[in-house]
Amino acid sequence: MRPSPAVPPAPAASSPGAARGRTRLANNAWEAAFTAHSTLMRQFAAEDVWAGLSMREYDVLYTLSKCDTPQRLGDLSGHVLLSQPGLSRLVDRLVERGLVERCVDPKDARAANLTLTEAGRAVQRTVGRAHGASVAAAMTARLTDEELALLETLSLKLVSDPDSLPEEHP
Amino acid sequence: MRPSPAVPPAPAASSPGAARGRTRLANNAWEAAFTAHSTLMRQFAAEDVWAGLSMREYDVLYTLSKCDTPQRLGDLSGHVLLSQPGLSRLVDRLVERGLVERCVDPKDARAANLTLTEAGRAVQRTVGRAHGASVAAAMTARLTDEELALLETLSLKLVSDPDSLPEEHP
DNA sequence: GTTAGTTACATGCGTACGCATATAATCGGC
DNA sequence: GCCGATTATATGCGTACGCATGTAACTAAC
Repeated sequence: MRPSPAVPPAPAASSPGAARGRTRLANNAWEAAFTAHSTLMRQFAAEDVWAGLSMREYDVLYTLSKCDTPQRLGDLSGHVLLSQPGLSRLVDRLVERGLVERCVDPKDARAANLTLTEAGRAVQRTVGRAHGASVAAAMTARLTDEELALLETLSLKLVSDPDSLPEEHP
Repeated sequence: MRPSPAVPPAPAASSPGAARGRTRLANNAWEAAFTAHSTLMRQFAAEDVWAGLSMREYDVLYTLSKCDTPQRLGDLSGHVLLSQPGLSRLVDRLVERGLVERCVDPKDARAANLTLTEAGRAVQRTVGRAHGASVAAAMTARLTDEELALLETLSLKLVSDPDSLPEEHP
């Protein structure tokens, strides 16, 4: 569903003629992927594993947990679907809860340099294990190993970065 | 990425032993799909095609445009990633903007029965065409026809409904 | 060294959202 | 036909978000 395809039945005319089907193919794929994402997100959000965190907040903890070096706000903003001010305040809340620390970078006093506290790391691990189990249950219930691997490959390829977007007709 | 996998390196022990890899496979697939979704959503949201609508608002217009019969709030709520009160107020805004009409159902006076106005249908078509073009551009730039079809198939299968969730070990 | 320009983050303000709850209509049993 | 239970939607309230803008720190040209 949703912010998805929406190319109506197509007025038939215009364009190379054969590209029509390709456009529909792309939109159908996006709508299906979008719907799947929505459905799973709703399902995961309903799980009682979040320890009072929103999924976005957990997302930040998870991202930090994967980085061994301190991250700046700007680094995280590329990974989280949230505006810069939104992310700034989200981190505020995590700091207030004692899950994240804001350290000052001696090289650049415009600050940031975020690190998980021990408590933050513990919470991430706990929530991560439970959420990971939910994810695995949902995904393996319907897809085979080959399909899972294929989905990963397609998803990675879909947002790979071959110098931004290639031309329409190179 | 994000509200995604997070199953850490795995403590090795426990479980059938072979299911470990399957769990990781599932979590990797989800994380990749999640990241792709995030990236594309950000990209689509940045496009200047929304005519002052949020993507969720467009989503509702799109969903309504696909239904020939009037829809109730409850029908829509299954399709949009939004709480029932949130959807109620979102529809309020669309009604205020003259894009949607709330008619009373003679069979059930608890109301709803939402329809697109002519203006609403026009806006949906305009936005839909432009958004659909963006979607097609982004998707076809990186995936072949076969891959697009495959992605659609996998996405549909991922949320197919074989009587809810099967057992862990049937 | 001073200053224009840029980068990194924070804050004010209005809006949208989720949760809990209220209201209103239909349904079932009697 | 009346009353509790259920369904469908709306509202109060507190929180989170995005946009525009502010503030502080770094960079560079002179």
